Amino acid sequence: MKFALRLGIKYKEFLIYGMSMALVLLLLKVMEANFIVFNYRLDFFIGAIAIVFTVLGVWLALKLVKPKVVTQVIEKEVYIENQDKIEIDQKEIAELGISKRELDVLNLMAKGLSNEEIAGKLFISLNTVKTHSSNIFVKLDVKRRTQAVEKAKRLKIIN
Amino acid sequence: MKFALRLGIKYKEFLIYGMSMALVLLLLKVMEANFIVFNYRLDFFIGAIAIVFTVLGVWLALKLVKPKVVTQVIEKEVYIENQDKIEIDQKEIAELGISKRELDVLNLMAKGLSNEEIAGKLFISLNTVKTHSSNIFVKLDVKRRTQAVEKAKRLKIIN
DNA sequence: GCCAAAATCATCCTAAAGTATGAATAAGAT
DNA sequence: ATCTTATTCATACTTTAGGATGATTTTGGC
Repeated sequence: MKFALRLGIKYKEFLIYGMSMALVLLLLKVMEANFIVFNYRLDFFIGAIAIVFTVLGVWLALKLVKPKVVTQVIEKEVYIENQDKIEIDQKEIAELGISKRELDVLNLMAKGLSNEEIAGKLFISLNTVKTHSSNIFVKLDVKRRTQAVEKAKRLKIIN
Repeated sequence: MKFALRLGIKYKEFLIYGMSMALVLLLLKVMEANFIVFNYRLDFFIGAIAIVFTVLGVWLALKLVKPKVVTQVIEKEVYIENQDKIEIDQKEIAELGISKRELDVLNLMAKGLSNEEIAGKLFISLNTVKTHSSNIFVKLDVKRRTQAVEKAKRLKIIN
């Protein structure tokens, strides 16, 4: 487990530290001037100084230490429900040499329309639809309309 | 942004701190005994003590304080394209009254198999497949296998 | 304007799909 | 044990799909 522990430059904290130190030293001067210091053992005075500055040091350290940043990447699974919006593979269409009209027929085929219904929708004869569908089967290398639809969806030619 | 800032109990660090403090006070005693201290200004001595214990305090704090942990949660959206794994709507199947065998036929139908091929795969006769498919069409309220496949996929009966 | 590809349509034929009906058997539930 | 439902199969028939072939008409690019 790695963690970065760097000292940041925080002027405010240093300022407070400096002022505290000055205050303590000033206090010392006042005590010295009034001969208060030597009413007690020097040991205790030194000890007090040590404790105060230890506390100050601890405080300073806590203020200055930058927090360890743990980046936790949570993978949120988002299922795509829009099957309608699958992008159509134009390259594949071009490679297979499927024409616009054939694509029209293929799309209506995928919706479950009969050749006669397709003919009605596209204003062409049943024979023409048969010709188109036959060509589609050859180009898709399938034998039936159901296979054609299945393969076309798999190849993202239709949606 | 929450972060935990707790003091851990680390005896080794406290021991080192205590020993350092004892050493400094011992040094002080020795200097005091030899009248070294007062050869210099008390100010400088006190300043030195302050600096030493500040450093000790900082060191102690860094050792004792568990690093502030900032947990940064980044949600990464992972898109899943698995159309195969669309859950099948068992309720719909039950509501439509589609039997297991009919579902078998429907699934193979969706793969583009002919009735004869389905019969071969399921080890039943062509006539049986026709009976099943006819029943499927009635239950799905469609007229052709292509429509059946289209509607079945839409209703998530098959995938 | 010409040419190739795309789109259109027709005819004939076969294969597959779908309908209707009846019936036997297996499996599960009450 | 009985009754219903699912599964199986058959036969006869109709409709639709698909294959093969040929031909005409648009249409877009050079």
